[in-house]
Amino acid sequence: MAYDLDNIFAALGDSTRREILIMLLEDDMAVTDVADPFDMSLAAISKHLRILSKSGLIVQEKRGRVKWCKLQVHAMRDASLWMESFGQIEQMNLEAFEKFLQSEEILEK
Amino acid sequence: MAYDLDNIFAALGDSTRREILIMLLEDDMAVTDVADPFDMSLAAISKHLRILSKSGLIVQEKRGRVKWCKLQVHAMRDASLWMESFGQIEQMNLEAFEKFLQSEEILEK
DNA sequence: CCGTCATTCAACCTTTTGGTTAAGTATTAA
DNA sequence: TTAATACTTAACCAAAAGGTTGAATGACGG
Repeated sequence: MAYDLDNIFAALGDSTRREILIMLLEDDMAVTDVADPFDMSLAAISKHLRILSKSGLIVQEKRGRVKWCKLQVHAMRDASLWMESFGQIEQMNLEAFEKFLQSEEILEK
Repeated sequence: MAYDLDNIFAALGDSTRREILIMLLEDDMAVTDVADPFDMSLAAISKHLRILSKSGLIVQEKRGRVKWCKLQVHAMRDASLWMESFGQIEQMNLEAFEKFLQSEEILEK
């Protein structure tokens, strides 16, 4: 349950993998079906799925000979949170700054 | 003026670059000052800054012999927006955010 | 049991990434 | 004018990324 932003962002930095995530938004899928729309070998897609698994963006569960891929939103939420923090910190700084200015005014007068 | 997600996410997928972004949150910085806390050559940092520039996450402006680095939040917002398309990102919870930042500090440093 | 389907593994290749050092280019200060 | 400062560029390197093909594993259907 470690925040591994390196792996999450790196995983998202490839358009094939982002497309896969969008596909999985609709429903869980078998590896073969994930690979189908791509002009790429099954082995390559298998590697992409491994990277997505390692990052925590998906989980894979084997039932029989089929390995199901399932979207996992927690990892993405961590990344999103990290990004949102930029806008947020600016706001907090501004508020603190304004309070500071107000207290300064009081002291000056 | 669409930034490309490949470059943005790839840029974010390196902890050195994320640290740089966090540093720039406080204020604009010269390249030398950005490089200072890192155990890495100036040339390496220069490359990281180039990648951040290319992704649109920062802009660099040369004044005299100093090249100033300035955070640019729009690119990150694009990436964040992509994530929100999953519909899974909840409204910002400030408590969760603070906890997250604390764990980030431990992990990043 | 045999062939097929679902998937991974292994070996290989090329390009990119992330770092190094050393030299090069401006700009400023003495 | 000369020397220091603030960078970038070039050449290099090792490792990782992203792809290939072909063989291997393991589960199902007949």
